[in-house]
Amino acid sequence: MFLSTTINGVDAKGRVSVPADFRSVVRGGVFDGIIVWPSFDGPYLEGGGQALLESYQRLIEDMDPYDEARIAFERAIFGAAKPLAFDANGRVTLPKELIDHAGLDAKATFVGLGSRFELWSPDVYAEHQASARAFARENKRSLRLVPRNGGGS
Amino acid sequence: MFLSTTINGVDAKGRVSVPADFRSVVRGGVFDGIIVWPSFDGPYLEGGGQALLESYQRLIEDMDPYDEARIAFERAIFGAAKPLAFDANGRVTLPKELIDHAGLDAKATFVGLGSRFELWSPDVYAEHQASARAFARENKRSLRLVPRNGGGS
DNA sequence: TTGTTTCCCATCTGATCCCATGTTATCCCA
DNA sequence: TGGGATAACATGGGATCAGATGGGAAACAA
Repeated sequence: MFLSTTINGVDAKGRVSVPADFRSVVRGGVFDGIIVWPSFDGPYLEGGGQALLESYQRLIEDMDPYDEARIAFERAIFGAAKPLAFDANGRVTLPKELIDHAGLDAKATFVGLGSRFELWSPDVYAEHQASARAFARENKRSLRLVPRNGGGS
Repeated sequence: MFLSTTINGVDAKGRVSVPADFRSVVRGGVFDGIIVWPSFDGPYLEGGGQALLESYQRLIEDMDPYDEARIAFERAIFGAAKPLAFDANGRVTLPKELIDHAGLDAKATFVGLGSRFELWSPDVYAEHQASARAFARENKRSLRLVPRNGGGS
């Protein structure tokens, strides 16, 4: 499970250390690294291990082949996703287009969200985090109101 | 079950002994430790074992993937949750941001709440207890109505 | 060649591990 | 039932190690 928030440095080469906790989540798969793509919902990146992408693929395969939404998701996620391999020290090199999308400068914020994580510019994230906490506080009851409908699916 | 209230010391390194009763609750899982995050509802911390977080994850996964409330909860809980492993003596090290959020100094109050627990600064907790008792006294008539509305689960 | 990317090594900081010690609760036996 | 022995728990400090980071050399592409 990806948990917690970590701010790590991005050097001049675009390298950033992936938090050790996150590395241990994806370790063991065939691809030793993470897969990252620009969010279509805001100026941040989304990422996860290969298993996450495979679960997305299963979801999308259930949609009609020429469903507009399916094509849009395929392009937005698979088309833009970059596999980033770890180097010997657990770092990855972020391509320029990802750095630009998230507006990253010298620092990057990793946000663990359970099955996936996000990558933000630290100051941009600070704003969003404050509003997320406020929203969660105002809607805290709704977390209880969603008791399982039957578990699966 | 997390039960009872315990005050333990927080040393200069941010280490605090987790009450032995609490340790035995989470022992046996894959992760030998507790997971703690800042409450978005006040100056205290919430915590539990990995099983608690997984139950939260199941609740959240029943919401729509891009539901605003879902993302807010994910960021407010998973994004802020820190896995804290026990050392050989049953202590965990609290990161600075958690210490700051709860205003912890030399002591911390563990409050067992069944499936989860809370961590307070002892004096803040005493104050909170006092005002909670006062509130209950002033509203004792309406307390009867609460079970009808919110008693669910 | 020139610029870019990948790989490797060095360093520093902070977290984790380990050992020692005090204190309290529990157990056992007189 | 009381007192002493013992074990469990809580705490403090120092040493060790892993993680994060910076720079440079080598491989590669243009």
